[in-house]
Amino acid sequence: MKLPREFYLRDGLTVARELIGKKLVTNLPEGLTSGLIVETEAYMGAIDAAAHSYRGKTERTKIFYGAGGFVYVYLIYGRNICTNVVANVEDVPEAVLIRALQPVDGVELMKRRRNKNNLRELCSGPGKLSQALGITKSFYGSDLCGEEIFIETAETFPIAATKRINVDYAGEAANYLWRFVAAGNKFLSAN
DNA sequence: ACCGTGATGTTCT
DNA sequence: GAACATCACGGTG
Repeated sequence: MKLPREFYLRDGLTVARELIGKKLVTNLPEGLTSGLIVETEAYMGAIDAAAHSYRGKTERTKIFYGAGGFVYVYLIYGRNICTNVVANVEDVPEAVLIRALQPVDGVELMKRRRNKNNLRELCSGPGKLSQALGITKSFYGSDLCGEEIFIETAETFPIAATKRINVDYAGEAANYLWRFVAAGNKFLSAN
């Protein structure tokens, strides 16, 4: 079952935790690809020095301020796309970074897009999974309640919370346990 | 297996 | 002009 709008309208930490075990799907002209979400991070707007929305609304972050259930993508280090799910209601700028997937559908297409054969190298990082699912900058603002990209109910995994990855610049916020993982899953970007 | 480093293009100051 | 929610590759052990 495809997740309804209401799923995304809750606070970012709840959405980040509950996305673990759900299935992220893209259905593009090239084919359908999907994977189970096994790693997420919550970014919590005004109270979170690590969040892009911490310093207010800009051209890049305006989608954060809309209603939940839309896609926020951005280019990082000039090479990689990161895929995020906007959470909470309008004017509460929270989002969830999808950091790793366990590949399910369209594995051959993912291998082609990634130019890798090892299953573990397809979706074990935010840039990797974006490439594997064919997610580009043009997905900025896409509706997760549409047909091109969406999330479905799938499995239930035991969940662990850890510090977020690569947010050392954020001071105290770097210590918050706002990364959620499917405990022990072998497709994580890191343990 | 682990570690160090360079690539590369937006965004924001 | 610096910083950046990363990745791939080459070195070493």
